Amino acid sequence: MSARAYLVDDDEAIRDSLGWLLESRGVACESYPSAEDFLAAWEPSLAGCLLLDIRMDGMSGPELFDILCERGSRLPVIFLTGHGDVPMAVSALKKGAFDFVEKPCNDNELVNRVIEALKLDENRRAAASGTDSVNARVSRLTTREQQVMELILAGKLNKVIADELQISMRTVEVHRANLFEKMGVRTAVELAQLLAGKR
Amino acid sequence: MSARAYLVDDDEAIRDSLGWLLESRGVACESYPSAEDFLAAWEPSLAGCLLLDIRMDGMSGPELFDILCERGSRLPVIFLTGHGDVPMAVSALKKGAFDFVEKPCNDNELVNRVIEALKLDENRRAAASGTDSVNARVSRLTTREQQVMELILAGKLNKVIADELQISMRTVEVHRANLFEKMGVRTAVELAQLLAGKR
DNA sequence: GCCGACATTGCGGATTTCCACAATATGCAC
DNA sequence: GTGCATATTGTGGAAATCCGCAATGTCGGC
Repeated sequence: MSARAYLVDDDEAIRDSLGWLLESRGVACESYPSAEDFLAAWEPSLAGCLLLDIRMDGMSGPELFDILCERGSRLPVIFLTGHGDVPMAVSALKKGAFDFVEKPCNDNELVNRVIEALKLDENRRAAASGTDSVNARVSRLTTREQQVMELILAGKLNKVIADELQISMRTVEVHRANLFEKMGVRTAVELAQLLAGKR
Repeated sequence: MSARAYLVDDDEAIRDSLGWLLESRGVACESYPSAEDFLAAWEPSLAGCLLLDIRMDGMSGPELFDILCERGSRLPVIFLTGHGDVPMAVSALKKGAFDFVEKPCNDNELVNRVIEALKLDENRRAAASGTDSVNARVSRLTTREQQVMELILAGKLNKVIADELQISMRTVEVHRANLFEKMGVRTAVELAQLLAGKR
């Protein structure tokens, strides 16, 4: 499933016109007539951005946004509204919405926002993939190896680690070498930088 | 200069009433009748938050905000406005404003926002002080010591560092020991973690 | 029961780091 | 010129790390 703009609006005319507008500018687009429909189709791996109408039959845009946030969605959300409401805009943006646009709006401007949002999502995913890769490697470490790694990151000498874990220094050396191998680093410094901030 | 709420509004009645409100809730407050006046008094070390009217004679609130941002201000800003304007609210929040409140507003709510903003600023400063402390220590390092530190952080062995800097290994050892001393660390791993992300 | 993954340990040598003691050279400030 | 900060190098030994080779023991799955 490649990145695209997900358009959620209960007004078919808007779905069609916005969908056409986006497609004409080269932005892949997928439309849903209700928040419930989108929520049913949503999964964490969805990439792209979400164009969300505020007022809809059934679940409202902000309600859907809240639920997605709770479920860990990082999809950038652009709210669309027909009637300016400052508190609502403030609330949405403070919760992390990407943008809040009043209809009718400048089409060109809206497409630009969508493209910005898509780019943001792409960058986020690129950054996250690095972290994921590191986490994956850490999870492949043995229990003992993880323990040793913790102590290495605490800046302790092998002899101290051996002491604290009640094992011989030689064993620590083995675990150390193995975990370096698995983590793909050659020195403790590289290890520290690889895990910097990622926990 | 301790943390306080800086109130900028060209309406004396509002300055007085908001000032009184904040003081009565234990929030120190300082008022300015214009953006220009505040800008003249501003300095990077000011701690607290800024309550900023949108529409004023002379420089507007958003204009002042932009200038402060350019000058590196991290002061949380709460915008106050009498006439709801969604695009302006969106613009302000996307630029990093802390909040955007319509007048008249619930006094209690406003004070709570101010207190939140003050807390945010305090937390930011606490986090930054650690970074500053590290930066200060780095700046006390000799040119050579900084060069050696870079190579240590690149995970290189003393012999390699000696080679790259075209000096003897012994000299590298000296610089290494000195910079560890100055940075207050005992191992290369501690050094790596101290500087993790801070550059 | 056999096999593979994991944990453990020892030996011995190569390599590296850590450090005290000692010394030379340069550049800048007073 | 004297003094201080910085940079440089050497000797030599103690401590720590790095690593190949070899081996034992446990545990869980097939």
